[in-house]
Amino acid sequence: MAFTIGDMSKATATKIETIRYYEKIGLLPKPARTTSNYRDYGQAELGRLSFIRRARDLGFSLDQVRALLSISGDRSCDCAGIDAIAKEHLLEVDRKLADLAALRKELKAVIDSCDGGIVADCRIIEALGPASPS
Amino acid sequence: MAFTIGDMSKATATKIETIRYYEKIGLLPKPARTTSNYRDYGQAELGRLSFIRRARDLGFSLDQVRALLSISGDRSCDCAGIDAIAKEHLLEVDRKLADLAALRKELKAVIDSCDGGIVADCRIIEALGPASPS
DNA sequence: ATAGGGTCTGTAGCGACTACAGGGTCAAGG
DNA sequence: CCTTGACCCTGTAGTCGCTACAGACCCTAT
Repeated sequence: MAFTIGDMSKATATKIETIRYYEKIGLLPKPARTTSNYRDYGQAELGRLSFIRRARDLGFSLDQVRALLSISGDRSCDCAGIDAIAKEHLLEVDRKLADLAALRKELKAVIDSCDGGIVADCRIIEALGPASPS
Repeated sequence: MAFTIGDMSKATATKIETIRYYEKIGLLPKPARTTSNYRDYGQAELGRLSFIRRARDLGFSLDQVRALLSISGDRSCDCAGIDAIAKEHLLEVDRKLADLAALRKELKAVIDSCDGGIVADCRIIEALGPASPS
């Protein structure tokens, strides 16, 4: 029932430094300490860290995670706030996907234009700059 | 034929600070100066900056840009180096696309599981953490 | 003469960590 | 009992690619 920071790290696949960092920025509460000043975590902290990790894996920013945590702490509160954050994040992910797909297409075209040979004739270089890069 | 940093900025849609930053990290050469110590660019620098911008827009890292520039400077050199960098980058973009698509799918599932109501019953919160986040 | 733009240097900040340096602590084996 | 190695502590600085100042100088137009 009592975990060291190393236990927390293994259980959530989060680096020790990252856990300390989360504590420093107030995302995790300051835990109890053992007599030898080691951090001493309980089940609640492990749950909270799991939550943070999972949200981060889904691409939420630390600010979004903070908001999710604060809403989720108030169990009687309306679900709409959570939903709004998640949906806004989904839109952002969709935008990124579209951007990346467009970029990929262009990059592929640049690569395909090259059929070997010396740099002076290279189509990739040509495609990258309008004027001659010295 | 002589450009101020503002001209360069407008011509390449790059912020002035960014241009100075590129100079600081050695991506752009230190330009000539006017009598009043203003940076004084020529056509070559404009070309080089355009090249950098374009490569950055295609998602190359500054280190990759540096490599592309150094290879492209040697006009007689083999095209293969350029090709390798570009192809490696394409792979990276594909990995990112796959990751982002997987993330999107999961995020969508989490969002769809919620049908409103109070936080205590919220499926989004549930989906995010195995234990109760305090 | 002054107002407004531009430019200069240098430094600090962003997000989300990551990597030390330089120490203290603890359990197991010789 | 002592040592070895794994763990933990704090604090600071580095990463990437910029961005945003602060406090100064310069140039043109009115």
